Amino acid sequence: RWDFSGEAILGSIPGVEVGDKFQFRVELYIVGLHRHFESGIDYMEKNGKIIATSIVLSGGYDNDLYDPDVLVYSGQGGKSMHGNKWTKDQKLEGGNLALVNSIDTKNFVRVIFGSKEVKDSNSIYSRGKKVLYYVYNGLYKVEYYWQETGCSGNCIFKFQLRRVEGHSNPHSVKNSNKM
Amino acid sequence: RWDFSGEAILGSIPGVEVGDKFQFRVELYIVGLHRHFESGIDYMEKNGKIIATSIVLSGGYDNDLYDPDVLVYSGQGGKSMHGNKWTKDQKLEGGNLALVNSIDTKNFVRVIFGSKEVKDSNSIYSRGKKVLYYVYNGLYKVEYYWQETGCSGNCIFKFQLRRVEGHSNPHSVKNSNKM
DNA sequence: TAGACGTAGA
DNA sequence: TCTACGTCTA
Repeated sequence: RWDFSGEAILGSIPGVEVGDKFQFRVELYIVGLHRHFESGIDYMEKNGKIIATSIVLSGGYDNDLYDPDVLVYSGQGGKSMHGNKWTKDQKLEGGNLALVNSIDTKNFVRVIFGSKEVKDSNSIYSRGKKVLYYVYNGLYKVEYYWQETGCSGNCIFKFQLRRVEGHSNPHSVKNSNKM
Repeated sequence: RWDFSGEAILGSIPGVEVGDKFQFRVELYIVGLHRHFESGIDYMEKNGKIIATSIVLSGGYDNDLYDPDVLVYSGQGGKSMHGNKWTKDQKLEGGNLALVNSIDTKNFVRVIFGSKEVKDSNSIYSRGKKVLYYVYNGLYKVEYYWQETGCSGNCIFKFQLRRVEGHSNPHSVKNSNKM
């Protein structure tokens, strides 16, 4: 029951519907939505190259939402310890490389949003906010990517993803082989 | 359902029996056995001072088991970043202070063991071991504590706990008010 | 071994 | 803000 032995699933997860909420990252892991505890990009190998299977937007990076069906996701890495600032270049490896490859393969990518709510401001610390739950937001495809330059002249990758038309309900794509 | 709002429980948790297994620390949190994700000592305030409610032994510290009913638990803190070595003094605060106070109050302390199993040694890394699950081990009382001196001349607290006689089964102490 | 959009509490 | 016996993957 607890044995997921590294098998990644591409596309929708049987039994998980768009809008389903989860309290902890570990729950995303258990149901198979996202097999990482912290990393925002999950990926698998397919035909000799890695492709993205799911991403989590938790607010730790700079992600824009222009349109309900379009999102811009920042690549991972480039943070320097202490200050948690982006001073180093992001590299085209791991999750970033997987997202780039997914542009060509046009595969489905599961998207999970971290929903925040303002906590009571009794806190003596400035944060005052907290991720309360994660919401499965359905299937997207990576359209294209570009590079931006951060304040320290560092390289940041940006990926534009668009929701798959008519596939908001994961059941409609179950057992889909195309990608 | 997910709202535990900081309420700590002293003694056994209804529905949780000795020997129950859990995969992740977050599960201990959810059922109420131990309300911390990483810290090994949970505690609450009682009559103006803090007392320990539960401890987790995960193997990260030096804990001895002389006798099935007696265990020695190391205090927390004193680790220096990088190397994860004990070079600094542990302080009589937080969880350590709570355990000391529990000697006087003689309150029940829930004990959870992390059980390890050897993983397949395919790993290129030296570890080869992994905590597979946590086991609820029943109720204990803190008998006494002492200080030891580490390699760097640093102070380490040690606590001896003894299993509560006849209380291996938590149901027999449910609703107990004595502590 | 080191890094990763983790978490809560003090 | 920082610490805490976290967890996994590469």
